[in-house]
Amino acid sequence: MLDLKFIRENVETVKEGIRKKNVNVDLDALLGLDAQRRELLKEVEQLKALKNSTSKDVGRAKAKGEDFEAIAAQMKQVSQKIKEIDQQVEQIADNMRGLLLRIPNLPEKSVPVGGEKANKTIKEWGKKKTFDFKPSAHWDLCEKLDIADFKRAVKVSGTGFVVFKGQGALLERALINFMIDTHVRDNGYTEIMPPYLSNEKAMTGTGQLPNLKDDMYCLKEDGYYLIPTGEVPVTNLYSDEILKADELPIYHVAHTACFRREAGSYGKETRGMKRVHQFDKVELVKFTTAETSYDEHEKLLNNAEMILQKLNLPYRVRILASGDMSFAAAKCYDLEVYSPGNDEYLEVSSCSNFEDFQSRRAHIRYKSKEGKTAFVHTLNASGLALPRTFIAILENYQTKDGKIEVPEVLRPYMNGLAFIG
RNA sequence: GGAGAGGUGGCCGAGCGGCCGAAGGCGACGGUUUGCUAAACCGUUGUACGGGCUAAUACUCGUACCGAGGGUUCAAAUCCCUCCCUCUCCGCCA
Repeated sequence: MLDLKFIRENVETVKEGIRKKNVNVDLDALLGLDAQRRELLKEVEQLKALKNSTSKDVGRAKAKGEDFEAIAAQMKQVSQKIKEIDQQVEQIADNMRGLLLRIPNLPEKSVPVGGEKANKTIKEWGKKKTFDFKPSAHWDLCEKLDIADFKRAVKVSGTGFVVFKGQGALLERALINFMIDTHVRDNGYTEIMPPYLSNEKAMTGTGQLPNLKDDMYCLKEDGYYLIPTGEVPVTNLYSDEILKADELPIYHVAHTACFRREAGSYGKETRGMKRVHQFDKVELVKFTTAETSYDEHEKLLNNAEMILQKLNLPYRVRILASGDMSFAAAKCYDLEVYSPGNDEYLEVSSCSNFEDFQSRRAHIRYKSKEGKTAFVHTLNASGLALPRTFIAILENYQTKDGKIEVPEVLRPYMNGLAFIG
């Protein structure tokens, strides 16, 4: 959420930012309501001032035993009028909130302007492996090795789900533990195990609601949403809190399942586990001051990259253009791992700086050394999303005889297993 | 699921119709003292919104906020209703 005062004072900047973000919102409607609200406020606050001072007079008159009936009757009318205007103000404020929550964060200066085509590769790491045979796609490997079952998943759930089995389940588990251990031991993160159901307030805090409502699974009876990412519970951990300056920066890492309806994406990437309704993810979340958030953003990216480097998987880093970034992000890098089965790059992490966009929604503040309270900056990155990392390992580490070589760093997590199959 | 207790400022905690933005304490900040630290003492210390004046987030005026929403009243932290949350006990349960 942007600061209303900032919007009022920087209308053109905000409009330009919204345009760059490729979002449609009616800023003028918001500004109109804002002006209207302030007019009414002026009026009603004068009436309230009158009411307050007169009520004190009445109290004094009563104490002295003087007559106050006439004034009291008059004030009753004033109170009635105040109630009416208050209702109008509330109505307008409500509409404003609705609009305000739909205004995206503005892109940071260094972000390239444009849509998806304007995304730029800024780094490539590792060499694409060469094979003396035709590498298979992960769905074929899964089936042959009997390590993941898509068909049976349909029976228990539906399309877009996967069942891991045997050494596949072991690999999944090993990856999770390897990632968490790396971030805790090498990168200084504190592990969190949060709930997978969160309430509407939390979902609004990080910006999933109201815009992405259709992408979320909702438990209407209880008012819960299944989290689409660990970002939601972990970021909202500190909602409505004032942190101390010396507590920052806070680094958290969390493994969670993630649930996404993927509404409207049927027919796209439906084969295999590239896009499923439930998947695991190890998420990194940071809380920082405004001064350090962009340095922390670079470090965060390095932390996520470290996982791919240790797994020795070739990847590239892309800086997302203004129109391709998520609603809440000010700047975002995507990490894409190379996968030879279909000769493609797969997004395994989005590394975003939200500045104070989420913290203003979720009300996460800190008290600086000078005693000022300010909104923290929040950042997050996947470190990493599991299914696509799983795919990349199968497709990059497959051998001619149909096995999967286990990356060195994972073997301790898999009881020393060197080959799957 | 049943019964009870409670939700007040950064924290603890008093207040139970007007003089309450709210005692007292803790913490934090500034100062005095001090070889340094500590202690002691003095002072300061909420947020949001709107207006005025501005270089100004400085100053000033007003309004709102004592879990949330509604009601009673000239006047509500204080009385009434609804909801939410926390705690304790009982039941059920992985």
